[in-house]
Amino acid sequence: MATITTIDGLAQLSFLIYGTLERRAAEHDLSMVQTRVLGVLRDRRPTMNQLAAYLGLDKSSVTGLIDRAERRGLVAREPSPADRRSVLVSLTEPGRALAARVQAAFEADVTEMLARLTPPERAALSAVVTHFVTAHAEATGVDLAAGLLPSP
Amino acid sequence: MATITTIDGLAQLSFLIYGTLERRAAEHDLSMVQTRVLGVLRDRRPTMNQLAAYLGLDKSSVTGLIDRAERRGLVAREPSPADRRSVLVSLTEPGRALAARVQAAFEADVTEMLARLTPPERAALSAVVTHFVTAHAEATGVDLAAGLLPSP
DNA sequence: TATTGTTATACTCTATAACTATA
DNA sequence: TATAGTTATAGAGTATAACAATA
Repeated sequence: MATITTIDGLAQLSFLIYGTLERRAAEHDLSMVQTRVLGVLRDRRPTMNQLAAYLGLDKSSVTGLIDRAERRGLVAREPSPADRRSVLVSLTEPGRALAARVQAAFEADVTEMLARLTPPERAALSAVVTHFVTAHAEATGVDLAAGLLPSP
Repeated sequence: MATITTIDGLAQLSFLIYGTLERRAAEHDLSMVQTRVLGVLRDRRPTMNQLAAYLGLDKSSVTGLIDRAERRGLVAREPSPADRRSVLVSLTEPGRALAARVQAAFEADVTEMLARLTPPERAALSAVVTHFVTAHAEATGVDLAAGLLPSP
C-alpha cells in the first residue's frame, strides 16, 4: 500500500487509459496509428499532406499507412478537383463503422472504471480534468478539440 | 468552447501525459518500449523470460530489444548462476543515468502542468487519481506498483 | 520431455532521399 | 522553381515457428 505521488498517479492513469484503447483497437486488428487515422478522418477529408500534418508524420509514412488502410477497405483515395497533384482521403462506410465500434468499446471500458468512483469523486474528476486539459490548451495554443482522437 | 465529457477529458489527459513522456524519451533517442525496459530494470534483474512477461511481449521480441539496448551500453546480459539456460538482464550505470534524466524531465513537465491548477484543484486531482488507480488495481488484481513505468 | 533463449522470417511503422507529375 | 505524392531504402518493433542448449 505505497503512497503514490500525483505525478506517478497521473502517469499510471495515462498508461491505463492508453492501454485500454490500444487493447480494444488491437481486438479489431488496428494499431494505435491506424486508429488515429480513422479518428482524424471521422470529420475531415484532408489531402495526404494535411493528414501527415494532423498525425505529425512524414508524408512518406502516411503513404504506407493509407496503402494498408485502403487495402482493408477502411479508407478511400480520390483525386482532388482543385489541384491535380493532390489526393483526398476519406473514410469508407466500413471504416466509419469500425471506428465507431472501437470507440464504443473504449467508452464502455472507461465508463466501467468511472463506476468504481463515488458520484462526488466523478464530479470532482470531471471538473479538474476539464480544467487541466483546457488550461494546457490555452497555455500551449494547441486545442485538442472533441472526439476520440483529437487533432490540432 | 465545446463541453467535453469526462471520458473525452480523460482520453485527452492521457494522450497529453503519454505524449509528454514520449517526447522527452525521444529527445534521448529512446522509444517508449526502450523507456519501459529501463523503467522495469530500475529495481529488478530479471531473466529474459521474466522481462518479456513484465513487458507483455514475446521473448523473441525482447531478444531484439535487449540486443539494441546492449549495443548502446544501456543494459548488460549475464549468465544466471542458478540455471545455465537463463540470462539475467540489468541496467548499466549509463542506462540508469539516462533513465533518471528522462524521468526528471518528464516530472518537470507534469509539475509545470499541475502548476496551472489551484491548490484545491491539485489536492482534488491527487485524491481522485489515486483512488481511480488503486480501485482499478483492486478490481483487476493488477498492481501497477510505484515508479515511472509500473509493471505487474 | 519441457523450458530458455536465439534465429529466421514476415509484417507494420517510421524517416530520409530521390523521383514524377503538376503548379 | 516549388509543391504533392510515391518509391526506394534502412532501421525499430512485433509475432510465429524452428532450433540449440540445458533442465
